[in-house]
Amino acid sequence: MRTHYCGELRAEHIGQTVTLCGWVDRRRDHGGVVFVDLRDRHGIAQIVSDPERTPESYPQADKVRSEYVVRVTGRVSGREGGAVNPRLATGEIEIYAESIEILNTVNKQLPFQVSAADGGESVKEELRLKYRYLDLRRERMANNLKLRHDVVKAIRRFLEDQENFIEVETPILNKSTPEGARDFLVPSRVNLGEWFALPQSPQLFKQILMVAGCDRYYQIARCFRDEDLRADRQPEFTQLDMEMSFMSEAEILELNESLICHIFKAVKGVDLPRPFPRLTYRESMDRYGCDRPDTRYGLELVEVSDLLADCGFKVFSGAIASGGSVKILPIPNGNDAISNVRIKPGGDVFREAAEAGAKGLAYIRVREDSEMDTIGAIKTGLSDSQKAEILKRTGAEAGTLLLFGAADVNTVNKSLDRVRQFVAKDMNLVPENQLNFLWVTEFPMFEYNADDKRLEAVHHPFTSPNPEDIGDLSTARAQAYDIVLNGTEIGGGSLRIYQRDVQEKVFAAIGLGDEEAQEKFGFLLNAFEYGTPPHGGIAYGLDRLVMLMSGEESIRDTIAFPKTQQARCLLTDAPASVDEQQLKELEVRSTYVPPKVENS
RNA sequence: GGGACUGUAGUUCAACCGGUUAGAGCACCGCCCUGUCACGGCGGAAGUUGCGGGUUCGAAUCCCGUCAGUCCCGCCA
Repeated sequence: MRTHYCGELRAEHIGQTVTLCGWVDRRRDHGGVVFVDLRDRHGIAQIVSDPERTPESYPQADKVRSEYVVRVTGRVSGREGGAVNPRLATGEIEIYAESIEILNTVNKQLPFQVSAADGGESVKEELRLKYRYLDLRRERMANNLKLRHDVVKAIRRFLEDQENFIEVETPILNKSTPEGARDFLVPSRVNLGEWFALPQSPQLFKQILMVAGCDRYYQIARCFRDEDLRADRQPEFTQLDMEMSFMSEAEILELNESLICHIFKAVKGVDLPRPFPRLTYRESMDRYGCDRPDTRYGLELVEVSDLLADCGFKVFSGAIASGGSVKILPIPNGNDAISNVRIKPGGDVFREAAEAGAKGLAYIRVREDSEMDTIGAIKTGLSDSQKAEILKRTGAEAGTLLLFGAADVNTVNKSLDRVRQFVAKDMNLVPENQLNFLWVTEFPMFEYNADDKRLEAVHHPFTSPNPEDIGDLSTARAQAYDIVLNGTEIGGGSLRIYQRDVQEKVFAAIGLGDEEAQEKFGFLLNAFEYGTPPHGGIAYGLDRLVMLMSGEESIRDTIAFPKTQQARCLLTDAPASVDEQQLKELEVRSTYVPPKVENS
């Protein structure tokens, strides 16, 4: 049907007769000569219908409109001098159309313009999602889909061809498991009254594959979690899921660095510096107040709890006395950049801290000669030696603004982390085009859930505790790691428990009784009785990784057919009601009562 | 479950403090134009101001409710 793609034609094709198929990107009619920009997945080529050279194509060239589907046959011709378009990859040539065949027309007015030539006018996302087929035709989205494909292709080449991984598909129809996110449920018709759950991840199956001697497994796996949506969260999303046997944590991190480097080299042509920096969870929380720090800029936090425990400023000493802490976010040149109004209630910097639970933001402005400009209570409450030590620890120079967080440790970290990120953006401290990967290791095994009054697994309950900490699991570090890119977690994993007795201890620590553990995970525990190799793995959020690589701000722009924040598909209008008969067959009845709409 | 923002022509936006017939760019339609590439010129059509109610002499504008989309908190092992 065609001989070439529009976008691949170059000067070397001059003289050839080619047949192209594609969409009309744009048409320029000069009353005689007509230009048609023809677009396919690979780019745009200019078609010319010239009354002197190709009069036979004029009637059709006159009829075509934007987004018509046409087939063009003609001779590739070089453009002369000023006719060359340097902004087009095919700008040195054009095709004199001997025939233009209209394969299909557009019968309605387009809801938005597909052509990238129309300037970057933003189209409402609601409209883009409803007409997703037109949206995906646009250059930006077509590029995103291609990038995603390139990433997956690079992953497969590396894991399969270089590292001996095999891809194994695991069930979508699964069993509901405790902990974790809310499950999507699927009723079983054959087993009435029983339900499948869609997988939140292939976790258990990949571990069983290790027991099965698979050695190295990966899967581009769809995962489902019935939780509320965000810019970076969809109810169904894709993981690169990996698991491997007989590898230490260090070896797993090493292999994954190679994988990431391979992806960026293959897709972006970028050589990433190795090894990636590694931070323990403890260190990350101390220095950045979060477990996925953006290290493209400084603004590291400084601990001063020990220093200010008995100072005269009650906000500080009080916070420490009740088990909390005081930390400082030093902002070089912050004195000029951030006014007092912005730090006080009503200000934007204050709001960031307040939304994380902070009551306020104490501050010190460091002036010339180490003079400190601050509120009276702090001036009089701190001794000269305390002031001197603050300057020393923060390395503050004239012009530096010191922002204080004083509360329980979590609130201090959370609020200063937010302020840190906010200020970095505000002061333009985030370098573009920099890729800062890092590993965060030694996550805690558990954290206390105050609502349920019990410990919860930070990663998941199959994560192996650090052997050194096995004596007291409640405070144990896990052999778990996250990989972070520019402040976004793109993947996480762990070494797994492969001994039944350790697994039972961990279940006990999170309050999962023997009976329930047997009922929910008996198949895994049983498998552990039959020769389980030491193993571990990792899972990457593919949508997120592609989002960062494409510069998009939502994973919806990396997914061909995403859901809205209300978890609806605007293209198909899913979800939708079903026939009564379908429910009957499943012995399912809805108890849902639609809310009464007033004023109707 | 909660907070915030948005909704006006096909589309992107405008319309001051509530005051004539709700405007503009692009798209669309018609005519003209033989080298453009965001072609150009002239003309035209196009509106339930998301929906429902209220206040008012008068509502795109103010109030209440509702729907949809987006961002965030909760939630997401």
